Amino acid sequence: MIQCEDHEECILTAIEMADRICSQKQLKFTDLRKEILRMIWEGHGPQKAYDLLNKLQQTNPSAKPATVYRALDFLIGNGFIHKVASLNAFVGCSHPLKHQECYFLICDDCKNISECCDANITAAIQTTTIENQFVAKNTTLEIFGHCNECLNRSE
Amino acid sequence: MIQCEDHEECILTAIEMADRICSQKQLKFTDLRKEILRMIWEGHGPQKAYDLLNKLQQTNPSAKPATVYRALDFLIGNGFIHKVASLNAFVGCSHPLKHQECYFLICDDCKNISECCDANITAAIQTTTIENQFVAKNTTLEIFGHCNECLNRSE
DNA sequence: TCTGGGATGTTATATTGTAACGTTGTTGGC
DNA sequence: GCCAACAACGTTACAATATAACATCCCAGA
Repeated sequence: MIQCEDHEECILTAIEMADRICSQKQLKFTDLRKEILRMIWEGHGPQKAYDLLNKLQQTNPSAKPATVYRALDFLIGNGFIHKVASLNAFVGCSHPLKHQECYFLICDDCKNISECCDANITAAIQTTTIENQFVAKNTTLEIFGHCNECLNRSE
Repeated sequence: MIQCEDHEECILTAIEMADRICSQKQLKFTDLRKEILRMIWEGHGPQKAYDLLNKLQQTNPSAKPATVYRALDFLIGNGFIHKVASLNAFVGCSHPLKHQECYFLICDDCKNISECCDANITAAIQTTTIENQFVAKNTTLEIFGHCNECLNRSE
């Protein structure tokens, strides 16, 4: 999860941002979509689709896989969340307006995930794609390892 | 798939290399594992586990999912193939001895995949992980877009 | 020869994701 | 206001991907 001082605050900020962007783009930020986005932000780490479904069914017993996946599609398509392909899991995006070229640092120990949007990496990737005469549309970069907290704890 | 002049040759090279490495490391490069590796190299692009299973069942009707997944685990663990997480598919690695930090360019049109081991990207990633006090163990970088051939073809 | 461990066989099931079609609800043009 | 069109959602069914658990086989080394 993205580091934050007050996570309640940070969930609210993310939802308000999504709300504002949807208004501007005339997208329908329905209760269902908002609920799924909230649940993703509430989890401290990447959330699995069927875990989200289970939670959703607590308030909406008739929810089905398609219910969740459709909301996820919407949220991904509009930049509010990312899919972490290596984990088959979903994580909130903290800057949906600059949502391209977000990279992830994922701790194998605590499962925390931090988004890192790094211009140097973006530049290096661009150089390489140009050398290879390749036009990049979408990039998945997931770096697994150990975060500082876990390294300190295990010492 | 990795670009090559003569693909038969390139399959053989890959298998011989795996054979040699297994001998050196005292690993058992069984017929089954060799067969799966060959099938992955024979496909011109990322191969799906259940497609491999279907092919395998043509010569080995009793093969089961576990048969394939266990061979894949061996091949991944020893650097002979990569899993392309975004596609749930598997692709041969053309330099198993320098198997870390391999990146992929994947064409959305022709599905061809090329391995690109780029020191600049590796360096940029390393700089970022150090800045973030993160110790990277494993990196997945999958760049989707359009290859030069497909761009030329569509003009 | 025995035996321990790795490889494989086998059965069952868990997990992840989508197709297809029906229903509801909202919105914009008349 | 009415209604046509379309997006969102409900529902059923199933496809695709992956693993657990336990049995059996086979070979290398004591």
